[in-house]
Amino acid sequence: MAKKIQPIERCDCDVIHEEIVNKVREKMPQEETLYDLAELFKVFGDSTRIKILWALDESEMCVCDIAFLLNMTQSAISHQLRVLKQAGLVKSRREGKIVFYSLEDEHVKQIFDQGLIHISEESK
Amino acid sequence: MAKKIQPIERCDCDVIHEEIVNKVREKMPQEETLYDLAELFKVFGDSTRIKILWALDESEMCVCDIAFLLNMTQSAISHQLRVLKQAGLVKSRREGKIVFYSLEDEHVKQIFDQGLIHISEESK
DNA sequence: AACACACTTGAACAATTACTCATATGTTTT
DNA sequence: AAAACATATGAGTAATTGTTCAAGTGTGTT
Repeated sequence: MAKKIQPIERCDCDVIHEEIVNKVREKMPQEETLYDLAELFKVFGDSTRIKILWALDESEMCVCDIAFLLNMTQSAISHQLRVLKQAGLVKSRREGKIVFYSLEDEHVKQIFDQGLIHISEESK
Repeated sequence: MAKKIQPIERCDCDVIHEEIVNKVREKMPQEETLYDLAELFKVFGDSTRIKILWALDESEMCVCDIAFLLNMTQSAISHQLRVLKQAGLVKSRREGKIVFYSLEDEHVKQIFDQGLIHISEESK
């Protein structure tokens, strides 16, 4: 079912502000970069995943440890770990029956910190 | 319809790793803080909103300018601006018929930058 | 080999979400 | 006052998502 794409009607102020719009358009990053950025933040946009990442920043943990820590089922945690792994945020290591997860890189905490700065600013 | 809450069964390795789990639990931030953090990142987790924020980081713009820039309807942009405003990320200023939007604070770019660092690391 | 354990995975379902469309509000122009 | 313009908003809808449940895989133990 192809969606009808109607061209967006320009309004008067677009014409007036044309210079600004063109300048901004030039400076915008590639469409794909912005999409990837949104995809990354989408991964951070769930409190379960935030908790998992925060926990793994403290210590490598196995799936059932995380499940117990967050009081959730192993299945739910496993699903979320999959999302985090696909996003390149965590890695896993098998030791017999047990699979240990840990953070893939150190940027995670820095992204959190920037978010926390905003939150604390806002509550002033 | 009350959902049946069954306590999460502890597995053997929880008992073994009890120390680690307890240590991590102590260090975890408040439940509410982690929830707020997820809510903030959820706002960044959409490419339309990312584009709007990026555009506003370049220049104050009115709704129809943004709509034209992103080739989307004014209504769609207006809805997203509302989300961004509620998250405390943008502010608005009326000048006659026209409403100009701009970034509320300077952290936005820093959060973007941290995200971009992760993306560029990943593609190595 | 049979079983138990730690984990993964696919389907199903409820909840959320981004957009569209129609309509409403607020401002300026005629 | 009426019309035009810029924006906001509410309802509706298709798509996405987080969890549960049931069944599967891989590893160690008996």
